[in-house]
Amino acid sequence: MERGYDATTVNDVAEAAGVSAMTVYRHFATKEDLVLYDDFDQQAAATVNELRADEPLVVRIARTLIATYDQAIADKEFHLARLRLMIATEALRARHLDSQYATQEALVAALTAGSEDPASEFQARAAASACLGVAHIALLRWAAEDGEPDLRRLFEEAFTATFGHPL
Amino acid sequence: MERGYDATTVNDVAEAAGVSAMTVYRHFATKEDLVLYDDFDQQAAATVNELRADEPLVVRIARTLIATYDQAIADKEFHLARLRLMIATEALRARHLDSQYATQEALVAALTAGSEDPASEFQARAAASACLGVAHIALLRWAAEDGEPDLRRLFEEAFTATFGHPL
DNA sequence: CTCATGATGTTAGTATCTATCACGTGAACC
DNA sequence: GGTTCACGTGATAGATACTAACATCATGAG
Repeated sequence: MERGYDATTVNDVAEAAGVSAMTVYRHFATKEDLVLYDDFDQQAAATVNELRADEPLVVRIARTLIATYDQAIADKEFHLARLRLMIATEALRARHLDSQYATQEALVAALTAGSEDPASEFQARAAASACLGVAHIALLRWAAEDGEPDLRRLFEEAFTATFGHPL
Repeated sequence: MERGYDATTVNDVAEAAGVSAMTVYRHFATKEDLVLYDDFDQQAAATVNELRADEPLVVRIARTLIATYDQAIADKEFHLARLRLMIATEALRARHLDSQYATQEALVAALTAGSEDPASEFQARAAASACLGVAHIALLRWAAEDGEPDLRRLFEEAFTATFGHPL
């Protein structure tokens, strides 16, 4: 937060942690993982199947993401700082988007468990991708406004505007 | 395509091109740009305002993306190979998603030009993000099936499943 | 107490990317 | 026709992320 991501070397991190750089790489595959590690995708996958299955896919996925975000941002200041870092740093932004891809796949796997229908898997993937896109926009706005608005309301506003019906 | 992205060094590329590695870096900011360069975002931004404005945002954006893809994949074999490389390589995947982010911003800028309303900008951003997510899924499926299905039909199927109404 | 196992350190190396200075070619201008 | 200037290119040195291989140390089981 003080010096920015690029200006902080892995050696700096290792020194601050009192270990060698090699030890850092043993615990984190890449420098980006130092910032980006979370178990968001596992949480989301665990949540999505607890919901009633009689609502549209996008609604179920959206509810899942809201619930998961609510848990994730319990430590608000930390997650705000992390988001700011991610937004400001190209490498982190790109990797974060790729981790959203992992979340998407976890959601799809949970939603289509047991079924082998490629068409429904395709549709679940599209719905998850769209919802994650909307959720991402809400998160960015939340960070841009310093965490002041209610994240859930931002998400609902974005969802309603995109899908044409309330969540 | 022969050796994979990671196994091909910038020096290899420079040698094949008959120039020094330094010259490669003068023309492409990063190794990823050697693969990912395109003017997709500019094309999309130029197209989105040619459409009638009386349809929902997501429909206008979706039509824009379809039109832009149709142009972009004119050289089908090339774009298939490029997509396969992008899907298989984590660094390329991540960067490509970040470039989608650039496309999204270009779309939002074109759609909200002149207006200064932060709420409508927020909604345009959400709609663009959702549509790009859906489009990305269609593209991945298209590549997975070796470009055999019609990309437009894949996109329409994903769109209809996600938004609950046909394009 | 011994020893095996796992975590850590050291060293050497590769690859991406940057900064800096030098060189050569071609075009504009006198 | 000659000079100069801009620009593309090259060579070198260097920072940093990451990997591989081997050495070392601590901890806990037997």
